[in-house]
Amino acid sequence: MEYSEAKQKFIQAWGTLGSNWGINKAMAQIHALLLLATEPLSAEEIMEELQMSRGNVNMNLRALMDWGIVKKEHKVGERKEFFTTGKDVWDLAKQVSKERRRREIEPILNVLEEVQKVSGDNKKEVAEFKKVTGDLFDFSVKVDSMIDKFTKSDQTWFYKLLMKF
Amino acid sequence: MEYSEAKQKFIQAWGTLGSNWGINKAMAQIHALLLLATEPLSAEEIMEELQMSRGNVNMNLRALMDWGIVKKEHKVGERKEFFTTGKDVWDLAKQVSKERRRREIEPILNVLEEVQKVSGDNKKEVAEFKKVTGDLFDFSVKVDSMIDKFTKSDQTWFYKLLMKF
DNA sequence: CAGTACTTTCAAATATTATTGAAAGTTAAT
DNA sequence: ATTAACTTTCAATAATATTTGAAAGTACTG
Repeated sequence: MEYSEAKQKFIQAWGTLGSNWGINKAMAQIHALLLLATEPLSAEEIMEELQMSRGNVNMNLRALMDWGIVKKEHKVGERKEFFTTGKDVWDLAKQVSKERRRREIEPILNVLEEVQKVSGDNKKEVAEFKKVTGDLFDFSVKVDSMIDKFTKSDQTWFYKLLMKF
Repeated sequence: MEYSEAKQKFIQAWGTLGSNWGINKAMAQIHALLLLATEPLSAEEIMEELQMSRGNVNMNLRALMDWGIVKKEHKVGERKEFFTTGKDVWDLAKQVSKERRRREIEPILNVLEEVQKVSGDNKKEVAEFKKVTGDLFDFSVKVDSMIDKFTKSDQTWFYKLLMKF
């Protein structure tokens, strides 16, 4: 397989995977491109390679920086900005987990906690409600703590985890 | 807090969480409603409670059945169909993990494996490409095997896992 | 078999989300 | 202070995804 074909295929697949996971396609594709790059890329180069508008590239680069997975760089003597992403898959997974935890698990924990305050245990529906939301809360707390451990761990942690079974 | 308010809040939140995870809002809300129900619900009742069209309820119920998390039931003497969902959070998590593994991890593994066949190791870009996609592949295989273990485990597995740290 | 009580389908309408591109903003050099 | 090189913003547009509702399909009942 030709390099250019493989590259396209990978960028495409990464974009699709991203969409499945609530990350927009352009964002995932820019990230894929940076993952493959052997040196920092400018917005211009990204526009060119992915055939995207300047605005789109700019917005998604900012989103990637918000997620903490892309960094700006400056080259000496160059005025424009260049972008890079870390190549360590473990770091990437940790960073993404950390952000999703903050953005998604925390809000649901808050809701689950709040709705537990419902009144009227005597009614069958309310009892069921408390049971279900309580179970979900307990589960979410456990997932949350697991992710927390993961994001603070090193690579070997996960290996060890797998060994255990 | 009133029961009806808490219920609304929970259904709403579950819908939002679903959207974040690539599950459409209606599907997640129907699931939430079934989670709270103390007895099987008919399509009619779901339409009524969630203010959704018949077609939408029908399609999303089918999707939930495809995911293996909602079941049809028949009441004696009743002609229409009723629906239920399991109330065990662990089973639910396992089922969802299993389906997402099949639908999402497997395809990406295939792509990563395929693009590894790129030719021309001598070039810097190709070397980088192989390294990055190879690392992603290794990582994905590990995640895959972890999920596989999870979906085959019982509740205590996760507890034990948490204890280890 | 005809009628009734339901479920399913799907093309069209609506809502949501992503993308563009041109104008406004910023910064650095002269 | 002006210009040039670049970045950011955002209203308009395009693309995508969801929802509707009415018609078609199915199957039970008498």
